[in-house]
Amino acid sequence: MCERCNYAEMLEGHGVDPTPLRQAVLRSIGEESRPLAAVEIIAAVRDQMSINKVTLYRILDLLVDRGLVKRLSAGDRAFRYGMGETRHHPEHPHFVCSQCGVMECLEPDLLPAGIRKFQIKGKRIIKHVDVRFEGICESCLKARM
Amino acid sequence: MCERCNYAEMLEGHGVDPTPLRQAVLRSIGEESRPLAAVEIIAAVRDQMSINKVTLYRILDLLVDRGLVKRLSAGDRAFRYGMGETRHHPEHPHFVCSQCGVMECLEPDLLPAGIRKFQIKGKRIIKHVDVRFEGICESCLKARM
DNA sequence: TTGGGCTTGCAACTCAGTTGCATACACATT
DNA sequence: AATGTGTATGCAACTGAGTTGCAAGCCCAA
Repeated sequence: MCERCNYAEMLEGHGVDPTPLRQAVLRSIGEESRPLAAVEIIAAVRDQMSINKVTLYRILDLLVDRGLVKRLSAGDRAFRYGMGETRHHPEHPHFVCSQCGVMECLEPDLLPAGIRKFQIKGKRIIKHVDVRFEGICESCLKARM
Repeated sequence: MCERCNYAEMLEGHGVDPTPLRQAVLRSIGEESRPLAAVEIIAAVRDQMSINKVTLYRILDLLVDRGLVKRLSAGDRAFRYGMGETRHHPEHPHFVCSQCGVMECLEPDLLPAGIRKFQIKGKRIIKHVDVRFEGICESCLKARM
């Protein structure tokens, strides 16, 4: 997402030892404009260094736990991992192509106004809201013609 | 959801042969106020008759395909299955408890006004929008005290 | 009664992620 | 240098949810 991010600094700022693998995982996620599945992250990291899938999942757990990364559900059985919220990356809804399964980020203003102002509703506590649009992505549309 | 539903009729109305297992699956889903995971449906059906899990998944695929049932993602790795939209069951958002994982249906008016009026945005076609609230459910809240 | 099509069952498989345990490396203490 | 403690990583095996391949049972038509 942002070329100028210093991933080592981000990790340290969240109390995480910036090992090469953790930097590579966070960079792979941060340099993409869309949330990635674990299999895509592992492929991206392996372009540069070797990593075991268990290590990847443990790094992802850690980053999600620290809020650096967000675990997103795409409506299929594999989670997607995208950058957590910061000044440069405000909350936004996502789009999932029901044909090819790709997940894309949408503009934050597509989040219906006021949707963040949910309160205790009845006797539940509501903490987050997740808005996911589904349809056909641009490249699948092109491929149909 | 509704005691007065005639599940055999609903199946026939959607061009599906109303076998005992299909009726039992649809009834299990229809009589609950919240969407169920496959493991809960299989348990409910097995209170009355024997069913194999492959058969259950095939029936669920069929019912989802015919629009009688909606496949919902709860943010974990197991889908939930709830009744499809009808006059009695209008579209509504869902709530997922991040502690116990239960999924509940929320009031339709919690769907932000106008969220259904999404259009072709950029070069994508958007067909559906899925709104999922997350937090702590009533019974988990009680258990904390 | 033969054949085709639908429904169900069983075993084995897939896929994404997890667990248990071992190894490796870093840094501190003796 | 030797030892210990903690964290990071790897490998093999496992889990849970769902899928595939194939066979058996059943019904109705020709």
